[in-house]
Amino acid sequence: MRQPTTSTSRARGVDRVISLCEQLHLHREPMTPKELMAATGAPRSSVYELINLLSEAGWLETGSDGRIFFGRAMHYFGLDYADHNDLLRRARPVMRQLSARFDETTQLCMLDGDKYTVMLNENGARPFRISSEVGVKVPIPWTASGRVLLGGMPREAILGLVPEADFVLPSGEQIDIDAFLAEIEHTRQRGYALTEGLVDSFACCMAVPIHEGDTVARATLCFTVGRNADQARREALVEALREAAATLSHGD
Amino acid sequence: MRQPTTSTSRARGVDRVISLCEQLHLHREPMTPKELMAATGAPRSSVYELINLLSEAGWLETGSDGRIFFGRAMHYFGLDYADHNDLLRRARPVMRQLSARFDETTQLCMLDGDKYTVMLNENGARPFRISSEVGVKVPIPWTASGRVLLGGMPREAILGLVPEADFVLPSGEQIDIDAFLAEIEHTRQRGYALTEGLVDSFACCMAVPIHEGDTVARATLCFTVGRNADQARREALVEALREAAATLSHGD
DNA sequence: CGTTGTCGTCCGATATATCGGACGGTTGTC
DNA sequence: GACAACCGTCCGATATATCGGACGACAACG
Repeated sequence: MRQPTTSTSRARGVDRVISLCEQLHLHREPMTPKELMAATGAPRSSVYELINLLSEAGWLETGSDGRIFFGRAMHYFGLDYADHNDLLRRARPVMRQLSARFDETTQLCMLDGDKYTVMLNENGARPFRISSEVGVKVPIPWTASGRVLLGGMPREAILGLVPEADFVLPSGEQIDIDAFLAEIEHTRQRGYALTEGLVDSFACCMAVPIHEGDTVARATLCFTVGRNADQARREALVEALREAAATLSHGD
Repeated sequence: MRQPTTSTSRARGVDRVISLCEQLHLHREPMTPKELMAATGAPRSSVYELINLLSEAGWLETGSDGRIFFGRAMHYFGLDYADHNDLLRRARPVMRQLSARFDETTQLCMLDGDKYTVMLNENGARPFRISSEVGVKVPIPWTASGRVLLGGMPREAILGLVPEADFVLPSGEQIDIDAFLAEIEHTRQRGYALTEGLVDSFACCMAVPIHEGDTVARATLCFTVGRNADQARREALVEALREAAATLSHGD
């Protein structure tokens, strides 16, 4: 996940901390010290020492079953981040309102490396909702949001950014690159993206850009609704998204 | 903040990471590298290297003004924590509902070391609301929650836990220890705590315990309302808190 | 009940990360 | 335009953190 930029072995101590936390994040479940050893490749004694140090600082906690997971400190830090990020802070109430109004799941997504990432998620109350957890990363071509963000980007840049493998859907189906590029352009002109049954065959996703400055979309706002939503409803949803995005754009 | 338990100088690299993040958290504002040097006491080159490493991993981000703050990764980690903590996960919707129903600020607090800490905060919509940010730590004797949690704890344990200095209110007023102990006992028998004008002379705070097992309160749920709330309203609020706490108790 | 496997802690030699200081770039001042 | 102050990067000697392995505790098992 991280470039071997400078050198692989400069500041190993720090790397250890980072990779341990990344592993915990990837597994999304508390892990035993053993699993952490295997996952990080660090020797046993180092892992234990690290766990102790980080636990002492509240970065990690040991559950009653002996498994390790993130601790309170991470909660604080994460909230610090969310509070200081202008866009996230302002977006939350707007999204909450959108979700409540239409009773659908709203998400704010940003590009992180070569993947799309869910940064905020507000669930609608309906029982069979479609939603994904904050922090989930998805290949760009799988998402409506991806089509929005890539708008206006030259063909070469897109091909350079998106890994080959990401053009294959979970179903195994291959996304045609030229069709994808055409869709992006269409999306840009229309101002919003609409995808149906891409990742999930029953889902339909609408995304609009949130602009920073006047040039690039910094983030996208999207509804994910059942595929059965009729035309009128879709139009209403898109319109609401546009309005919301307009109030959030031009942020700082 | 951290005990000098084992030895002050074992694993300095890790300590650096920890103290840098703690400083960022304490300042609650993005910091320049210079400020970080001063705050952590680390030499210039070390701070820069650390910043680079952590930035590469997404733990830190550099704003347009060159200031450093937490990055996306922290957001993910923090949410992982909140998602995996049964109590927090279940509490959020309950609190949201409470806040909406009474239009007051609800908080879930837990003990962290010798301080009370706000773990979740749901604001009511009223304009002059009383609320504090998640992560804020408050001396135990200043809070209604503190009176709840200490219920049943022997005198010695309480005096051992609470630092001398924490019995002095921000106003400078000294809290009488015996009266405080009596209040704790009263609180325990009554099942809820009620404080008026302790930290803030206009605030009135109500707290009830959330039990784990059947013995200790693991957390408290509280309303913080204006002091002018009348008796009937207070009773209604406390009753709602009790109900909510009952559904959250006995969690796992 | 001896044996074997797993777990967490501890420790010293050695591989290695750290920090002082030098360097080149930029900005502000007289 | 010369000078000073500051910024971020880079690098090598050396102070120091790391990891292999030993240790005791505990549990499982034949």
